[in-house]
Amino acid sequence: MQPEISDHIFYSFLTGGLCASSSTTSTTTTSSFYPFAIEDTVSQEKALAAQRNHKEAERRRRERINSHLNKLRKLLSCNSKTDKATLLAKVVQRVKELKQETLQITDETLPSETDEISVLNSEDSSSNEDGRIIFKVSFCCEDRPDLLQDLMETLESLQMETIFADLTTVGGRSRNVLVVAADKEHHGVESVQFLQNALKSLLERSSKSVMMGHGGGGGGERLKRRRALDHIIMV
Amino acid sequence: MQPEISDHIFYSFLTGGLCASSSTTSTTTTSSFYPFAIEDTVSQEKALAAQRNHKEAERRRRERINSHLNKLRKLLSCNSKTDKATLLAKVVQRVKELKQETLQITDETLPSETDEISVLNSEDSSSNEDGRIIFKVSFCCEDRPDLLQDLMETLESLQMETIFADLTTVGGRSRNVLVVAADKEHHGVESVQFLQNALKSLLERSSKSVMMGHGGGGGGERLKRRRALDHIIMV
DNA sequence: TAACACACGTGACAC
DNA sequence: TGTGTCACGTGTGTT
Repeated sequence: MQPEISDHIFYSFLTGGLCASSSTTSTTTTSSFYPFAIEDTVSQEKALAAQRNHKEAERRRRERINSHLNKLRKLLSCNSKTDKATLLAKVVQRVKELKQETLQITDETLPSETDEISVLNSEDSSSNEDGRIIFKVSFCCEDRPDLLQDLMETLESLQMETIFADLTTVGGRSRNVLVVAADKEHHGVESVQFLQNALKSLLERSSKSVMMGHGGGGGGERLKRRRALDHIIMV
Repeated sequence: MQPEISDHIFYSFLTGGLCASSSTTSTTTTSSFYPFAIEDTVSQEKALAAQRNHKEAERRRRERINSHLNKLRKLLSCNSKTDKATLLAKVVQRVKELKQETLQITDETLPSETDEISVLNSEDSSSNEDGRIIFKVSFCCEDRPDLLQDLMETLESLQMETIFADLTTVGGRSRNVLVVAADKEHHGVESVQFLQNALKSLLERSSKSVMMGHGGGGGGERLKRRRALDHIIMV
């Protein structure tokens, strides 16, 4: 290792601080006592030009990378003095977040192919303080025009208040996520059963029902699902 | 420039290929003719250790950066041989895409505070070929329980078929985007007016209507909008 | 060979 | 003070 470096340095010294490629080292050591032989001058010039190109190419490469890093800084609204490493860490995090976010919207909110019902007692402790029980309701079923109305009537008959509702229907299937509140006067934890049963009958009505009237003008083939969303939020 | 490098190289040669910091250069040049004076040996060792630390710190820094870059490679499912620069370019693009995507979902689909109606003749030429005119309808208004039903009845009375619907209601306001098709037998381009008028009366009914019954159990204050979505898609 | 990309060690600067 | 970050030039491998 050391002799290589010594050679290298010696040659560098002769060429005025710029290193030639190590492959020419032998030639150089020979010619170093007969400096500026014509062939060597030519090859030195070539090598010099090569090093120069190399240097500039590397500079351009650095600039390219840094320019992209600066773009990322702007996109994440980071200070221009943010560390390269921490910047990249933030970028990784951001990409993960955004990926999951869009995935959640496109996938989790889309209805499943099979009918499903899920009623959960909300574990949010803060919502249990005000004398109400919070349930999170979620179900998938075949869509029909009066599903929403039926659902509301069902909840009303159970004396439950809809705090939040997320109803997604695509390609004839519907996914419904609701957060409902029930007075502790009328309801206990066992009301989960009431809800489940009510939803079950709702789904049964759904599966027997016909599909939305305006859906199939022409052929009978089922329309392909579109990757688009349609929302109703109630708060 | 050149003399600096020469000094640098000279010292490098003395220290066996490892460079000391330039601040010690003067000391070194003086001591180089009286090698290994005790104080200098000590300071050399210190400098050497410093350089060593520096070297390793830099190595760790590089590793940190590269590890993040590799994470990004995985997140974008890029080949491990993908260029740093092009990788970062892809990351920039991806972040932009995802940002816009979520922005579109969260903002564009959210209802505006003011009532709005927009009816456009779809410029999609392919949809005009099959003897039907395609309209893109979009409006924002105050939400009410029977808005959806009214909307459907309105479109039915106009003999228009809903190809796609995106209904978003949040915080008591509703945004509705629909793509409707009309037979050329019954409709022309001027039907845009019919649609607009029908929607106008729909909105007027909406603004006079009461808000959804189950919304305000406790205080009268308007519930803050939640950043969540609720969809109904019809195809 | 030439062009390109990468890791490395180093000097400089900041806190 | 040292500890961390950056840009640079260079050696080396790959295409």
